[in-house]
Amino acid sequence: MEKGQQSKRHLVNTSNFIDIWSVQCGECFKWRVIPTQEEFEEIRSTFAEDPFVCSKKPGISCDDPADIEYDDSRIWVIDKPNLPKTPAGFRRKLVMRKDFSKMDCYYDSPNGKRLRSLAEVARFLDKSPEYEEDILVSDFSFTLPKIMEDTIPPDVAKKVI
DNA sequence: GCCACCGGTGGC
DNA sequence: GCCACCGGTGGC
Repeated sequence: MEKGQQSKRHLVNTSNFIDIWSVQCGECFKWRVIPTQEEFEEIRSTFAEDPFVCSKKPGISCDDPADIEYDDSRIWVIDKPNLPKTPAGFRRKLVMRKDFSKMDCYYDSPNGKRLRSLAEVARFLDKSPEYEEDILVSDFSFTLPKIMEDTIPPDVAKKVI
């Protein structure tokens, strides 16, 4: 969803993690901040069939000013729609590399094991009958968001080693 | 050319 | 010895 409409995005600040989760209204195109990653993932999981609109946020309508503006005061990264919701007990993490060249995605399992790929997830579930019954590999995705180059400050982007 | 994946390692 | 982080690559 690079076209700037109806896409969901989250943000990073100059640290290496995402600190604001945000979605764009499919009607007025304003950005609405979503308080938690969990809520963001819920919206994202059905975004294609069920686009976000301002009125889904309690007490908010398209008449209200945007929560946040898409500009270079923050670095923005854009998720693909319909990524699976992270299974209960797991945590999905995205880490920005220092040079902003790419992000890394991993899941932390309930017992603290870090999973770095679908292959590792599959092996983990095979060894964990307690999860295998109701958690599938397809509940995980390592698809990375697109880093919006136009929101990276020039002094940072052009940093030479 | 991109990206999912994984090996290596430096710093703790 | 671990693990956060980075580089490289194979497959598409």
